[in-house]
Amino acid sequence: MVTLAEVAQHAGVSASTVSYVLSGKRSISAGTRQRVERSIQELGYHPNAGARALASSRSNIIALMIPLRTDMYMPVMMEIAIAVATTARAHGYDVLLLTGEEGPDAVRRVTGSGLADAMIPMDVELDDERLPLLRGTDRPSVLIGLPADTTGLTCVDLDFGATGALCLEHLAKLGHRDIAVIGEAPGVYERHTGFAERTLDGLRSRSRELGVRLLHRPCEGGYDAMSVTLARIFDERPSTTGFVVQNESAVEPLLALLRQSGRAVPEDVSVVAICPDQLAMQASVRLTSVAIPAQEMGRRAVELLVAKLEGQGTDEVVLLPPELTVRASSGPAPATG
Amino acid sequence: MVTLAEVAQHAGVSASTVSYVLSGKRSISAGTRQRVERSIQELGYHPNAGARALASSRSNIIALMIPLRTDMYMPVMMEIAIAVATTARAHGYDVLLLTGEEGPDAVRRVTGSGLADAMIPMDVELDDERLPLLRGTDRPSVLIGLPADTTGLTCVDLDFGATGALCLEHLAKLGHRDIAVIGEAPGVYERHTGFAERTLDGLRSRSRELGVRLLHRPCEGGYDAMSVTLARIFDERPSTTGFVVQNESAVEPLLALLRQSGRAVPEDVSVVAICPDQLAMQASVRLTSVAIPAQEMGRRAVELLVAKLEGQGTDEVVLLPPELTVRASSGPAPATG
DNA sequence: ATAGGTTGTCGAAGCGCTTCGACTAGGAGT
DNA sequence: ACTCCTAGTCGAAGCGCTTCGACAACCTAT
Repeated sequence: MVTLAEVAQHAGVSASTVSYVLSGKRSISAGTRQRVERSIQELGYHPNAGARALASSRSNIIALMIPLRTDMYMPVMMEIAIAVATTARAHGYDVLLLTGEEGPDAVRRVTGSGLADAMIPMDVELDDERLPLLRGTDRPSVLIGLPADTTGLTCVDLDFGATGALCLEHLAKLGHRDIAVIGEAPGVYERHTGFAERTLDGLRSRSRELGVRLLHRPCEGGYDAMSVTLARIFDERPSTTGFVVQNESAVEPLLALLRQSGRAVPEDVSVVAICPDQLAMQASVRLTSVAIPAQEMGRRAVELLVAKLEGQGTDEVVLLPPELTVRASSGPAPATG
Repeated sequence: MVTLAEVAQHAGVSASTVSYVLSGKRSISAGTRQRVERSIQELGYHPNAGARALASSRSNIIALMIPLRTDMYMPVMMEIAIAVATTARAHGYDVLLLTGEEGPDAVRRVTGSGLADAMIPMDVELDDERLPLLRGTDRPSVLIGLPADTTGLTCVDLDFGATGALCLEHLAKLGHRDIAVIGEAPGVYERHTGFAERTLDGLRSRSRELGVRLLHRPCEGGYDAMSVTLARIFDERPSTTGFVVQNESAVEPLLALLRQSGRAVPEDVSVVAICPDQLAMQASVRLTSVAIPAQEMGRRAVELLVAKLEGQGTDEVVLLPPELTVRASSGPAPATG
């Protein structure tokens, strides 16, 4: 294992000079810099992470806390994680992967040990246990998701309120007057995950404004659950012609069951989904949808965090504006007979 | 930030004693141990990760290298990653998340800097660029996936050869004589990812033994690609009654298209999938399938790695035996008319 | 010429921990 | 009574780096 001292000796300079070449914190003459850089190359030197962390009290590591739960749609989490890792590397940081298993203790451990310089908690609940700890530490953090009280916190999320409103508007403009919302599994609402409730708020308030009737039904994924849910919806509101789906594993079942019950999409009923673009495009009917900007969320979170680590960041809530893409699953409401 | 020295002073012992209480590497009297432990509790002490890494040249971090590609099925990757993180924590290790972006340099950087004690490369290609580096370092590693040459390496993977054989056997026993294999996207085969080819080998060799005709077609996911592929298959082999699918995003399209073309599952054609159980159970027809044991793979990889780190491990290839679960998508071949 | 700045480099201290050797006390064996 | 071990503790060295203050060399403005 090559050390700084060896590089220094090889280049004929002192250790501190090599350090300054590496960090750029003091000016170094061009000649010296080149000699040092050549020595680094030739010896294949890599600074020792532990020593660096100890001396500088910066680990250059960001902790990403992902949920353990499997009822959250995994591909979105994965996409965010990859975007976080990639963006972090671009800024010279590595990413530590923490699962929800440890709970709030993970925050204590990581900040206490100096393992990570900063944190990105995902899957934030409205009244998350980690919030007091995050507020009480000097390590910066950026949440992905929105808790109830954001004072003193920096958050990134899709603007789910606007998303709900946007979906409803789209269907209302097409003439739909009875709209059903297929939501996430009941557990998601019980846990008070912010995004599900905020979507609903957006849908509801806009529906009131536009005089549209709304029926909300949480739904577990899969065919059986969807079948029951759908039957109930048509039972209760036979005039339903519009659907907003916010549950990835209910999308395909919904389409299949509509088909099966003789309702054509988009001729008889329209469907708007809130889901990753890939899923919207691979579904059996190309879905009009609002995309979950997973990559964007991961990227922005890291950028905000890096700004904070460099002392220029400030607490703010970044809500990404939703974008609705019209595809083949939505069309004018059928003429009322 | 509380330090070892402060704990020592608080407990009225020397720093080294506290260190030995923490590591258990020397015997400590019960009284002293308790006093030290109480001080640790009261002061809320967490050992500094950098200092520890520097002094012991062990970071207690495992690097997990995940692929950037999006054509691999994300949920499986995610499930593995979570299992790795959870198991690692149970053994006192943290997990560093590395993406494929850096390529082989990531291996150099991590080993060179002592950032991680060991590595788990995922999505291993048959002739992976990282292999020489892994063989040439003294940091242990466990691959998830199987390269062409495994000498000097430890690997964990599903036994895809046996998986192929098992699928074929199941359909053959049911009387199917013409079987089509819907494979991964062509890119996966071009990249020489081991698992796809090994599955095919297993299918082919068993088909020869059992006198079954096999037709293999790679397929991009989604409805359009599947539609074209399916038409070609029935065109070339109208007598096809059995399908083996190894492509998560082709599963639902296949079922829909079969339905659409008037073929009932399992009455007219049988389908066996190689995919995560969740997907098999949520599909529009509950699929007879061989599960991808993602959690098991992640867990085993970490356990092998920890054994190696403790000096008791040995190079070996662990192939998890496939398990076929019969569900509603496979049945006796229709009587030939 | 002289005071005052720059610029480039070095030496040394110290980050918080692990670990080795040394030391003390008490118990076992003779 | 005397040696020999073992268990329990301590002091000090050192892991590889960053960073501060010092200093020499040179430039610039008086």
